[in-house]
Amino acid sequence: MDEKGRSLKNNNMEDEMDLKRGPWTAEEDFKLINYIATHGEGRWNSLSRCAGLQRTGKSCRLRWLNYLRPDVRRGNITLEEQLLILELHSRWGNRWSKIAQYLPGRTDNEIKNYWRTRVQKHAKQLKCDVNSQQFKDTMKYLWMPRLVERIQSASASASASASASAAATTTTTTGSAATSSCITTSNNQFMTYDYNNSSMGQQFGVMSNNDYITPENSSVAVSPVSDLTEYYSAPNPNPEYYSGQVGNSYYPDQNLVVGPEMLPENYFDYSGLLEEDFPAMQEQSSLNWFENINGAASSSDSLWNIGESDEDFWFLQQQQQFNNNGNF
DNA sequence: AAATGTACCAACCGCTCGCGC
DNA sequence: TGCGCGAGCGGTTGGTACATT
Repeated sequence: MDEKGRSLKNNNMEDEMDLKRGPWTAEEDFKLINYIATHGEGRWNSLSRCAGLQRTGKSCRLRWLNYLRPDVRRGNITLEEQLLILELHSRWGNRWSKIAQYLPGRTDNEIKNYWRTRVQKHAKQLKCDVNSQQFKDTMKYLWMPRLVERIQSASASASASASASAAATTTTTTGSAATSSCITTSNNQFMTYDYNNSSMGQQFGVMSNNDYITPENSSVAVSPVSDLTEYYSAPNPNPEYYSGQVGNSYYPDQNLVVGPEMLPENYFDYSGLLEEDFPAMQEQSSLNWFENINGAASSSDSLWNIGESDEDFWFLQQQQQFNNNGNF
């Protein structure tokens, strides 16, 4: 039996059972949350049965990973996240889960949706294929530098009003040979963007306290950061959840709103689970650099809201010129 | 106010991979 | 070695909210 045959067999087995589909109810969510809080995740098919859910294991897994997990991050994709998605996608393509590993709290589904609804839409507007070299160049030489500028300006205005507690330091060097930027956060994370080489990921990583970038090992100037551990926000990348902003769920079919106060007491208690149950969180916590920048760069400020100001009009002109000539 | 279009996103589907037997 | 199964990934769909005409 080939892979397709096996798959069909599995699906037929699922079809034979009287399994529920469609939107989840509050009751189902509670069952799933309660069960996982007690027993942990994994073995989704048996989990579904044991939890008394008339759902496929797949459905339970998806519901948990994409919606119910406490570290799921909601809200708009920030400028920093957009930049990271563009960069990582240019490197890995549609490897959504891999990209999601570098965006704490974001799911592969969310990133995929973002890409399809926003990025592909703009490729369509530019009348070019999202995988074409033209579109890739447009991203590389126009949108990504533009994003960096906006992150910087947002960061600068924020640090002006809260200089002492500034969580991110942005330094830009401009020279005849290279123009690059470095967004440095106070939790040892840094991200650089080289306008000429268009390479952010190559220099994206975690710094130790003594591991400052020097002129010898980088063309990018980086400000040393004092007491880098002070603002470290790991392990939970989603503080909003604990403050109750994210825990509210609406079930339209029941006209019911569920807040975090209605969740089981041990919803956030993973004491019964092993650390390796959350490898992604472990890794992501060390890459949680943009959490601190978010205070500076508004999440509602989108790259795609171009065309609303004189500056954006200039940007569109440049973009049109690029599209016509293929260069600047 | 109603009709239509658009954007968003949760959920599903098909497929593949990896592991244990 | 091949099979069965659980798990995960990427593509797609359908429902809903919001915007526009």
